[in-house]
Amino acid sequence: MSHTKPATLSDVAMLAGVSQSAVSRTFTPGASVAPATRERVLQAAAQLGYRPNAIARTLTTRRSRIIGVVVSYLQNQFYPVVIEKLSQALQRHGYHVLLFVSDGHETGATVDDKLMDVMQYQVDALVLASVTLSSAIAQGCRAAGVPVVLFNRTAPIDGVHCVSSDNYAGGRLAAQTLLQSGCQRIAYIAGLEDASTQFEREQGFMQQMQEAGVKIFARAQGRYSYEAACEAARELCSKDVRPDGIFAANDHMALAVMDTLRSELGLKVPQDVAVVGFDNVPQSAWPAYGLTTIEQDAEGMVNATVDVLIQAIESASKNELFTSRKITQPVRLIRRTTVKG
Amino acid sequence: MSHTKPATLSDVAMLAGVSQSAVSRTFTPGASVAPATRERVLQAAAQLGYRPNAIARTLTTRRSRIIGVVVSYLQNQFYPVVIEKLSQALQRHGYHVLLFVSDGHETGATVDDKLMDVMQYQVDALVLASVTLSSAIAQGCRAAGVPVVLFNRTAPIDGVHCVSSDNYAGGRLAAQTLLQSGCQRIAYIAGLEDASTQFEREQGFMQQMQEAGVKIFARAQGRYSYEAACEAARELCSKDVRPDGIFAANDHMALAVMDTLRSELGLKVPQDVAVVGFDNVPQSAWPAYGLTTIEQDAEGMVNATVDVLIQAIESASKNELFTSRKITQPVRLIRRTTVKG
DNA sequence: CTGAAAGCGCTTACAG
DNA sequence: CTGAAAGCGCTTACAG
Repeated sequence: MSHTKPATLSDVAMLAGVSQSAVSRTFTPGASVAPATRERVLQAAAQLGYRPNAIARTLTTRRSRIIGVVVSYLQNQFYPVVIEKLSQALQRHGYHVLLFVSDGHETGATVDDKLMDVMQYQVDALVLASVTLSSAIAQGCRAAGVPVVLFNRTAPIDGVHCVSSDNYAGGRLAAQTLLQSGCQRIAYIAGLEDASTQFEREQGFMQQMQEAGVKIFARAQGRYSYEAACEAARELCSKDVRPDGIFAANDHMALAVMDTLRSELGLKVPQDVAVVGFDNVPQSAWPAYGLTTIEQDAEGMVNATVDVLIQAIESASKNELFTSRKITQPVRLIRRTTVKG
Repeated sequence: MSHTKPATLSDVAMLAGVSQSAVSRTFTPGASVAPATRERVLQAAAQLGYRPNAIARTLTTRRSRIIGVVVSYLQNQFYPVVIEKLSQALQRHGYHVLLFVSDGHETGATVDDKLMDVMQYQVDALVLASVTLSSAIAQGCRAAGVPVVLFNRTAPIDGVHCVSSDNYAGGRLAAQTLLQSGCQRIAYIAGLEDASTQFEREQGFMQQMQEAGVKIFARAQGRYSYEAACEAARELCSKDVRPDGIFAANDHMALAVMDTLRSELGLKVPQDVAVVGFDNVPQSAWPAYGLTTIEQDAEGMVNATVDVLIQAIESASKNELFTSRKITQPVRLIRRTTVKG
């Protein structure tokens, strides 16, 4: 199965009877080439089926137009949605996505290794979706002039951009929703304890509860996992006196809670227990759940990410200063059927 | 934010007082370097924080260790699962994933454009998950010596590898399951009409029906989409005489069907209508659905893909012949609660 | 085992 | 507007 080597710039130059520079210029938008020259080049290129080699270009320009994206947990539908939107937005801007999925159980060290691995591909920037970054690596990226944006995570690391939702406000909204519906014994199912989203949502939630003068009834760990959330629901609701309202730190867990409540414990939602989630993943809208939830504006977050990315890349290539952005998108309540009223 | 340029091979060589070749060799597994030399190089490298530039290496070796992956529809959980497994398997083999998500509504021409775009990054191979390939592009890849494997799709294109499930057997199994449970009026909800999976599943299904001597009660189009499947369910089940069993060509549609049946039409599954899906996505196991389905062995498909990929890349780089593989993984019935008995 | 040199396919000052 | 030349960071025969 012998294959012919693809045509190169110099093949085209030769055929067209011009210099390499001329060919390069006709493929560089905005470069100055005489119409006649351009014409001959284009023709020769077409004839040879020439395609510029992006790798070679990267080597000389030091811009790969590749963005490294690392993501951790695709079970939670929020991430596939984000990846889809992000990759499409990036494609529209002429960038490509080098994808890494870390399995979530990895230690910081292995994630670091993988990141260094990606860095070898001279990515123009890094976006880390729900992955925390060791400050060592953050340093490394900074030193190498590679912008990094944390997506759906915040971290007080200098030089690292963050885009996330207003988790705090979301937490408040959740508490408010449950409170207003008349719930008396409100429980919280926490996400991964070291995630900023978990922390902020809980903070907002607790703050609102406190202002309403009601104490939290119980707290359980769901670690943002379906199974752990089922277990949490069991733990919370199999006692004599159980919560009548649950705020789960994300939809993925909220769905697990509903499944467990209804099919395992024979409880009705919202009659016996009200449930509020966070994210508004597609399944929340499915009739089997009809989950009342706090929506994260995935589209808005993605757009903000792309904006920051592009600005940061521009600045970095000009070796300019670009102070790190911390962007927060608003959230809103999507009222469906899992809370009374 | 001035950043220092990363150290290069020649920086290391200089510091270590050896030639570039020596440095290159110490970073090439299996190359011959004297222990003492290697030691000095390693030390110098560590001191400078040297990381080989994968892009430069690609340019000389003509192997990027990048695999282009294009996928179309992340709503269907089957794909996130596949991406996760595939990217992890590839990472274990030292490959990286350049991801493209086509929005599914694209015409063949735009997909082709994007593929040419990926090709410019000198990917070592291409895997297309549920995306069909124009034979023009297939030709192009072949000419360029880039192996391509179609994942979960088959196509009679010479030189293109395919890995998919035994959709035909799966279709038969689905019919058999419905038939054995006593269904009399069995309907089929089709996937995208031009997908090989759709065709094969229907073929198997019809064949089994025919052998049992029962005619299909109805057929509707679901196009592998949640919304279209809801519509199909409505169309099928809002008449006076409706099906008592439905085979949906994938789980994503089966879940939509169940949602519509239960919450919109007030029907019970499986008492009023039995449902069988295809894929065994994670949600099928969730208690809200408990969907009886034909499982695709995602893990097995991914492993097969990686195997073929690696063999094909080896052969291609040696300019050897490697006949195109058509691999079919077995499927099995996962019996849950949506079919009686 | 080691080094000098050529080359991978492009871009980019620099002259003209 | 155009071309010759150097260079991006690596690898790989080829001599030694």
